[in-house]
Amino acid sequence: MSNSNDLKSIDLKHIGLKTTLPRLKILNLFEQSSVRHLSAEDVYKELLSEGEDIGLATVYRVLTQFEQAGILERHHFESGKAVFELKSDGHHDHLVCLQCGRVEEFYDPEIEKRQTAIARERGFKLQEHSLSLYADCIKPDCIYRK
Amino acid sequence: MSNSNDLKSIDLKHIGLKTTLPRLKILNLFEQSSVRHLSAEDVYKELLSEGEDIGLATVYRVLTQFEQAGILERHHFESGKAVFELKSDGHHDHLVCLQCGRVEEFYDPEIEKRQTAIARERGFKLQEHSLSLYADCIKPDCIYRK
DNA sequence: CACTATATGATACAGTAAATAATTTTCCGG
DNA sequence: CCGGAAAATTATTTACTGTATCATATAGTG
Repeated sequence: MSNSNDLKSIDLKHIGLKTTLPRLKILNLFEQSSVRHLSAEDVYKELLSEGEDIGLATVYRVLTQFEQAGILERHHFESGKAVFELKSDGHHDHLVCLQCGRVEEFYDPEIEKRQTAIARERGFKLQEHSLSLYADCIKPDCIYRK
Repeated sequence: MSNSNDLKSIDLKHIGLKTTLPRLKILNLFEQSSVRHLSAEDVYKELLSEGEDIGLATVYRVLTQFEQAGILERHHFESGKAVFELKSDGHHDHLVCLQCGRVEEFYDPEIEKRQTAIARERGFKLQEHSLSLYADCIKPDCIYRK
């Protein structure tokens, strides 16, 4: 039976990318990490702390390649720098906690429908959208609160 | 009766900012321009082309001050650089044309309601949000198409 | 009108991201 | 399993947005 490393190699080859250590390490990081949303700098630092000697330029390049290949999604939250996450099958939007920066995901069919309708009413065909909610946790015992 | 210049001066004084030429020129640009959404670079170049010798640092500083004073809103579309617009009374979201970059505004009560509800259901109090639609114009005679 | 606090503008700096060029690695056929 | 073309990596440079610094200039008060 194939192990997970084999599967990753297949993934990369199938999208026209050679199987290299930096690519495997970066992909593995997204698959293993408990934090779904990572910036290029996050990835770079995490690799360094694991003892991997991978250049920052490579991180940026690989993240962009993975995005173009449909493996990762790139988001611009208010911070100004891009964060990446593994692309899941279903689309979702984001709720960002203003207390701790934690990101939750949600999907609302009603909002999706309205978006398509709004674009159509104005003579446009919707291609994509970006929706992020910024909110404060109201649970007094929120374990994430700083 | 006060003319528009007087009004602007009052606006600035009331928010604790001295009435200076750069501030008046930048405010005037947003009030007069047919394009509602301008980046710092847009503002700088427009001022230059009008023969105003205002430094780029001043443009950035004044835009940030105006944002903090509630005169301007700052948006981060996908381009990576911030754009500013005069803050209108009512909130609205944005539809960005992928053909020409033109920005249309819209407001949808249903979407607004759902956003608040989604946050509340998850134990959050919604503070703000960012919604941008990216779409292609489907009017064959679109005058904006590049 | 003079004085003090604030604003400006030139420049340097910081951070993210992309381009370049030399070196190294992958992986295919033999 | 080996040689080599094609592609990827690395270090470095470069580009661009935005912020910080600081000497000079200006606004607004008394």
